[in-house]
Amino acid sequence: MHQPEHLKNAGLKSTVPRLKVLSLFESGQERHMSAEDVYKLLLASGDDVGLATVYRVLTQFEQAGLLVRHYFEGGKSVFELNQGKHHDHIVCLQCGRVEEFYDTAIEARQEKVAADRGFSIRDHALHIYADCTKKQCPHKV
Amino acid sequence: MHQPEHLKNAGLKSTVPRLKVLSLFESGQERHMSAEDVYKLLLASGDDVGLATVYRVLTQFEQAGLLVRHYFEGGKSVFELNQGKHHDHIVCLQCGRVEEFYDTAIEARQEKVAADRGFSIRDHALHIYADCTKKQCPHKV
DNA sequence: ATCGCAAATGAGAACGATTATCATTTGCAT
DNA sequence: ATGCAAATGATAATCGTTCTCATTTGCGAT
Ligand SMILES: [Mn+2]
Ligand SMILES: [Mn+2]
Ligand SMILES: [Zn+2]
Ligand SMILES: [Zn+2]
Repeated sequence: MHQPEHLKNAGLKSTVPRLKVLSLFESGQERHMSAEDVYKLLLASGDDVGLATVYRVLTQFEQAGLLVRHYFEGGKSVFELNQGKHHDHIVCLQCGRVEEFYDTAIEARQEKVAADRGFSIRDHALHIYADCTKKQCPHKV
Repeated sequence: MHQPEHLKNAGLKSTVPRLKVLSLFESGQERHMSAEDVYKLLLASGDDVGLATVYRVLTQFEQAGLLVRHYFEGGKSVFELNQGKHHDHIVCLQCGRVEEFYDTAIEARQEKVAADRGFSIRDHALHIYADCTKKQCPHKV
């Protein structure tokens, strides 16, 4: 096991709830999860962690740089493991599937747009909402 | 006055609250406003409209295509007059100022990214969060 | 102008996501 | 094993938004 190290390095002491949340993300079974998603998946697997703790831990992990938070439409934040490389998202309006992409041209153009207007970019979010045209889309999971 | 026509054309009957909300947006004093912003500005100008009505009217105007809704970070939706041409936003993290832009290259690249992955775009939102480097930024209004 | 009535309004309750409170438990350095 | 700051979890509180429902209003037909 190496999770305890991750937490230590992040300056967080290694507690049971934190280890459970972290390994859920590291399990890879679901890459983008809301607090509610995490809470329910943990309950389902027999590990019960308080909902308040889930929220707290997700925020701490975000601050520690272990997770990245996204604000998609629909109100609830979604988290994913921080794998170091920035990327943007396409969300399927039919099935909710989230696909990741990174486009150098778009990234470069954003810098130019900002610079031209006297801004220095801190962060950005590009969310494309679309319909899968492929059969892989279960249209309403 | 031409607001009543706008409402008629949108299939909405011309009521006092709807006219007040519409003319607030048309006054141009503030381009991007949340429901709370609208509610408070109307109260401040002596026109009292119920908060529930403000929410209802904003949603109806959005559906009618009179307003466009944006989901910036921070939870609350923001509305602006629909001037027909799509654009994206740069938000200053210091003063909250919102600047608009439209970049053909970015728009085109998004289409390509989506098409390459078998998606057909319905909508998208590109939010750049940045700091104004110019003096015009009041750094905390 | 008056009527009639469906549509709209507004006060307040309800809601869903998130945060705050605080008594109890736990990790961990000694 | 002990002590204690830090973390947890049940619950209350908060925030933005939507719902409910009794009252009011816009407006087409008289
Ligand atoms: Mn992602
Ligand atoms: Mn705008
Ligand atoms: Zn799909
Ligand atoms: Zn600024």
